[in-house]
Amino acid sequence: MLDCQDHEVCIESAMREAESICQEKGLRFTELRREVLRLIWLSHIPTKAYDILEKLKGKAWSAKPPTVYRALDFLLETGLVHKLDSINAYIGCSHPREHDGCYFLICTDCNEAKECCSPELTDAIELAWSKNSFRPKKVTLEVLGQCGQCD
Amino acid sequence: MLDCQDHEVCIESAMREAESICQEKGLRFTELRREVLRLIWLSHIPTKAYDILEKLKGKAWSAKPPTVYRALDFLLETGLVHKLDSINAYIGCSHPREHDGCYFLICTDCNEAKECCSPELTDAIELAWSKNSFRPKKVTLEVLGQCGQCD
DNA sequence: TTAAAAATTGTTATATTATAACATTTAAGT
DNA sequence: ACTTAAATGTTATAATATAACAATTTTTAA
Repeated sequence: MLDCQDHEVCIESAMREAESICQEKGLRFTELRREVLRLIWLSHIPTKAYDILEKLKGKAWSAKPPTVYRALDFLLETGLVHKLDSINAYIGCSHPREHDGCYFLICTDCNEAKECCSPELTDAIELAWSKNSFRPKKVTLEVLGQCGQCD
Repeated sequence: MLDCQDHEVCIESAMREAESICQEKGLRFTELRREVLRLIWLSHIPTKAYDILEKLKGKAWSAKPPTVYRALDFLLETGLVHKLDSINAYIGCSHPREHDGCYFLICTDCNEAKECCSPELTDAIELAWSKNSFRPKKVTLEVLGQCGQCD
């Protein structure tokens, strides 16, 4: 699915950006939160909470479900991670400084997900809800299907 | 949220349409499936699977989780019901003969959900994914926020 | 019309996803 | 250093969903 050439670079850049965002916002980017974010970034395939849990256990953490869900809550609130509701899985945000107005293409063959932005789309949605005098707080837009590689 | 005047009429028309769709498609619209659909249509607030379960139990069914989920599977496949992934709840489809290309406005105050259609939106999505050479199978578009009444 | 096949429902058990509640530890502010 | 707040540990359980197999009902077709 993806145009990522060297995924190590991908991970490191995401981690660096997370560091600096937390620094700027005065948030505590603890070892645990760092590790969870890194585990999520290990691939472009969205990760299940309990898979993170298993991986953490292999890393000297006494991890239990709340361990993971709390870290996830932090990462979600900070905008470093997205939850994909249609598959109950989590994926790193690819541009956490502009975290909103995105949607996701999720390949049901290779399981990778790609975060996309589209002004036209955002505008169309904006128009649609204004017609309904609706004040949006959170938009979920996820497309399940086959990506170019798997087609 | 809604412009539905007499909800009895709303329910009855949905049930009639469901009957005729099943008839046309040669599907078996059993008592159980009928009852589950009716329970979902009881309000414009999306229903939780386990709420359906409780209501069924009050109606002489020996209902257990699979009872409900199987009926839901049928109704989802037939296009009579939508699942709202962002809140894990189910809502009747308001125009099951053209079941796709819709999105949902979900009010976090009154909890009602409204199914909407927007050609511009569908077009914008279509354009976006074609740019990514992606072959969509299912689109999830849900907007959480405040409706006009609750604003 | 009746036996075989298919679909539906019943039933038991369990998998998956997520949170509540309270104790302990670690970090921050004074 | 002391206090407070934030983060993590721990135990238990809630909420959502499916697997597997048995019994029943409906349909098909011999």
